[in-house]
Amino acid sequence: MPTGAKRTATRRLPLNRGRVLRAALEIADKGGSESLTMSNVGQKLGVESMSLYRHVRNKEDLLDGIVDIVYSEIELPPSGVSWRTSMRRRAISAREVLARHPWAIGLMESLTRPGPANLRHHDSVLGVLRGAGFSSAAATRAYNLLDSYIYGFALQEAHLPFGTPEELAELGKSMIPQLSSEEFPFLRQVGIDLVQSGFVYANEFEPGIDLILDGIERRVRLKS
Amino acid sequence: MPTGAKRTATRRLPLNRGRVLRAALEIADKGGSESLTMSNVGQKLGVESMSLYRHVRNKEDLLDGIVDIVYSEIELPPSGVSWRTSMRRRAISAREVLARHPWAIGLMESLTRPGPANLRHHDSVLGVLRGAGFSSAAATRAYNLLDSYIYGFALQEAHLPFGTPEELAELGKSMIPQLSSEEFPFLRQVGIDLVQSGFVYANEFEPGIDLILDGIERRVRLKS
DNA sequence: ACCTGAACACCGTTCAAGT
DNA sequence: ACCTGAACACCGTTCAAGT
Repeated sequence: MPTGAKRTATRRLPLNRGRVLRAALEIADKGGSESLTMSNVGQKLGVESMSLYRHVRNKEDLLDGIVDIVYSEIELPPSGVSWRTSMRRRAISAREVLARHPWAIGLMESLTRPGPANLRHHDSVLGVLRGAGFSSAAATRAYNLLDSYIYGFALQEAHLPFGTPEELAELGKSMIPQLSSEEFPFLRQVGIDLVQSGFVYANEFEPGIDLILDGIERRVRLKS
Repeated sequence: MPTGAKRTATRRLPLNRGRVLRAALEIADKGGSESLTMSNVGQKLGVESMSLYRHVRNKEDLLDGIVDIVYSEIELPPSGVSWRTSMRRRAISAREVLARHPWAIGLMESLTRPGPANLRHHDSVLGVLRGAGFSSAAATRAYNLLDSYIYGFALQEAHLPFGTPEELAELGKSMIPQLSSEEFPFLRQVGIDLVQSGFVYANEFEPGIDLILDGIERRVRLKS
C-alpha cells in the first residue's frame, strides 16, 4: 500500500494560484525564462500542465503574476529619513532583487498591466518625493531617472558574461587577443586595464545612483 | 506561361544572409518579436522556413544578426566636438534607434556575443572618452552610466501604454477612477496632474541625459 | 471540485530526397 | 547548389471525459 504514498501526499496539497506562481518563480530563477514552460511548472507540482489553467488564465497571466511577486520583494522606500536616503535604499533593493531574478527584466511588458505590488510600490515612491516637496512633474522626472538607471543597469548586468574579477580575467584572456589593435584599439586597451585593475561591475551601481541623486537634488527637486 | 511568373522572379533573387536578416528585421519591426518566426521569415522571402538554415545557423544566430543591424544604425559618436556633445549626440541617436526597434531591447542577451557593429560602436565611444582624458576606469563608468540610462529609458518607453498626451488622457480617463484615494493617493494625484499638464514621456530623455553628463563632468571625468 | 487524455495549431530543427 | 517533404520533439491551450 505505501507504493506511491509520497506522491499521493504531495498531490493532496490542493493547487492554488499562489502555489502555481511560486513554483513558476522557482523554475525561472533556476533555469531562466526559457525553462519556464507550463509543462515544467506542472511537473514541479506533480500535476499535468492542463491543470494549471484552473488557477491562471493563461501563460501571460502567469507571467504577470510572478513579475508582481518580484515587485513585492523590492523594499518600499522608507519614511522618516530624507528623500535621498529613502530613494537610495529603494534603488539598492531594486537592483538586488532584479539581480536575483534576472529573467524578470525582460518581462516588463507586464508593467502594462501592473499588479497590486507594483501599484503600491509606485504609490510609495511618489509619496516620498511629493512629501519632500517635489511637484508631480518633478517627482515623475526623478522617478523616471532613477528607474531608467536601475533597469538599464540590471539589464546589462543580467547579460554580462562575467561577475567576479576572476571570470573577467578569464574572459579577457580569451577575448582580448581577438581584438586587433588596429580595428579596436580602445576596446582592447580598456579591456586590458579593467582586467588588470580587477573591475567589478556590481560596484558601479552605487556611485551611479549617487551621481543621479545629486543631479536630482540640484536640477529637478524644486522645478515647476 | 506567365502563370506564377512574378513568384518565380521573386524566387530567383538568390537567398543570402543579408536578405534573410533584413526580412527578419522588417517582421520584428512590424509585429514585435513574437511575430518573428522562422516560418514568417521564410514566407516573406517566398521560401520554406527550412531554407533559411542554409544562411543562418539557427534562430539564435538570426537574432544576433538583426541585433547587430540595429546597432549599426546608431550614429557613432562624432569627433571634432567636445566629449559632451559627442556623447549627447550618440545617446539621442541610440534612444531613437531603440524606439524604432523596441523588440531589440529584450534581445540584449546577444550582447554576450557582440557582432562587428557592436564592437565598432564600443570602440568609438571609448575612443572619444579616452581622447578627452578619461582613464579606462572613468571611461567605463561614464559609458555604463549613459548606457544604463539609455537602455532603461528605452525599456520603459517600449512598454508604455501611451505616447501622445491624447493617449495619456484616454488612459487616465479609464485608469484613474480605478485608483482609490485611500489606497493609492499619490499615484492618483500625480496621474491627474500629468494628464492635465500634457505629459510627454519622450521629452524626458534629453534633460535626463544632460543631468547625467553634468554628473560625469563633475564626478567622473578626472577620477582615478 | 478537481484533474487529465486526446487533440489541435504552432514552434524550431534535421535530413534524406528532390530539382 | 539550392530548396523542400516528411518527420521529430516540444510548445500553449481547449474540452470532453474521468475520479
